Amino acid sequence: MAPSPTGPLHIGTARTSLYNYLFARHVGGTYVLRVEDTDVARGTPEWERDIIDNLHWLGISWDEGPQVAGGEDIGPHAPYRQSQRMELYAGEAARLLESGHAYHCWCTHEELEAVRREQERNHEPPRYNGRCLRLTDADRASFAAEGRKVAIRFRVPAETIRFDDLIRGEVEFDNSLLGDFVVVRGDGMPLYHFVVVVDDQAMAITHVVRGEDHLSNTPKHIALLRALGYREPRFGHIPLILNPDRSKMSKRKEQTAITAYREQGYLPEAMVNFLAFLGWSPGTEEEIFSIGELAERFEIGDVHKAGAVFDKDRLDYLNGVYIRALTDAQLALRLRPYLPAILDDRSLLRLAPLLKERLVRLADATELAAFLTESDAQVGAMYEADLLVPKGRSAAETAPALSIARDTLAGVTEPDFASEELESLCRAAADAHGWKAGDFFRPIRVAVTGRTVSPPLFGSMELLGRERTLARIELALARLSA
RNA sequence: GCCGCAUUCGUCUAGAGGCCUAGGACACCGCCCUCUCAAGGCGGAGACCACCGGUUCGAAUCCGGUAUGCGGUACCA
Repeated sequence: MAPSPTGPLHIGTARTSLYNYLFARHVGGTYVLRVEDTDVARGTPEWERDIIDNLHWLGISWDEGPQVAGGEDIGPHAPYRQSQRMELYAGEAARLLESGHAYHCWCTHEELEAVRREQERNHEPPRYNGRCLRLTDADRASFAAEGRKVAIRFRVPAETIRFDDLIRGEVEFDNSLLGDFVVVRGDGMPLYHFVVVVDDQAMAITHVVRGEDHLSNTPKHIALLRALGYREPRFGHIPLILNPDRSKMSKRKEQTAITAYREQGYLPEAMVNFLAFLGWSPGTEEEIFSIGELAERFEIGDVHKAGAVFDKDRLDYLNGVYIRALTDAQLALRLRPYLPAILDDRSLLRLAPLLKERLVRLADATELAAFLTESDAQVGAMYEADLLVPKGRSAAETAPALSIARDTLAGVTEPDFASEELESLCRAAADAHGWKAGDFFRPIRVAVTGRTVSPPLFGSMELLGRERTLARIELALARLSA
């Protein structure tokens, strides 16, 4: 896998990494991570950190490459950052030049732009016109005297390139349709199509699994690698992840940074399961898999050929499944970052089972548990008095019911102020006064949590404690009679 | 424009000539359960397998063409 640190880890890159990982693990191969940081204008070390950290977070590990952002490269082919391999590229570019497979190009951006416009006007394919291929020594000398920067262009052989894609099967391209492309920029910086081929050879890469957007680039890579006398790896192109309108997934239309999902409390296990099934399926009706189980089952040849729309509803569903599968202790631990520090570990452990079935994302816990740390006054200010009144009842009926509830609860002293005890007493009270339990509980819920939707009432009251519970009901009573 | 890839319920997919009057999951709708919300259970609706033609006794599955979508076509990756 060879991400470019020009942005945070993208959903699509994450899935490509996952497929690479699953493929390598499944066949017992070596998984290499290489950082493609040749785009100095856009790349930054912070993005590299984001990519590596989030790959680790997903549970994806690699055998060679930088294991930690900014850390040491591990593996027999180090370094694994392209910015540190410049001598290699320079040497290989020189070889290309010597063998006549490449030539110097003195064209300026303006000249290139003019040619392109001309071609567009004549409805010709926009490609390099080969001017610098036919330069005289005098031309070269005068360009040099002008102080022009010189780029290196690969001379693309006019031939048909055929390869057997791991996912798509036989694919064929006519390279005579390609223009000669630049391999080293005027400022000496080697370009993607070139370095990727040089590094694949240097790092003994046998299988290249990448996004479908590279399918059309592959004939360039093959031409280049043949000119350099390299052995040809197998290529596999996985389909793109799409926006709901079926265009290539972009941050304009969808949240694409893995970090963003991580922050909202999607579990890495759910993310991996979800991503794996975006374009692949084990062919059975099972759908919950750990990353290890996926590696066992994953066949690169079974990857679907068409693009897949990112279906957030399904991710949400899967995340819920994974959250519910957590033990209370595990959930409490994962909930820590989303809840106020004043809630101690013991409270979290007691809170976990109340929230477990209600969480789509861990971050949802913040709102669901807010009533625990809000002040009594804050909670009291959250609702209008009529919110206390159940449907079909009046405020005049609700006030006495709530005061019965208050008296009932007040009768329980602290060590016994626990969920089951409270529930049975309240149910009995409701019954005794001719109220349906649900209606009777409504004003209590609103009084105690400030909301009509809350975690289970009696567990909530237990966590809140006797004093605060009663204070809040008292407040509600005052609101009702006002 | 040119080149390439793709096309099964709204979405992710199963399907590799008869097992398909096309299966599952998410989402949606209804019912049940129920202290709210969820979760769970049961059920429903939803795909003329893009279209046209061919091969075959028989095609979602094989072959052509068309359409549509996407990708590539940079001194970005």
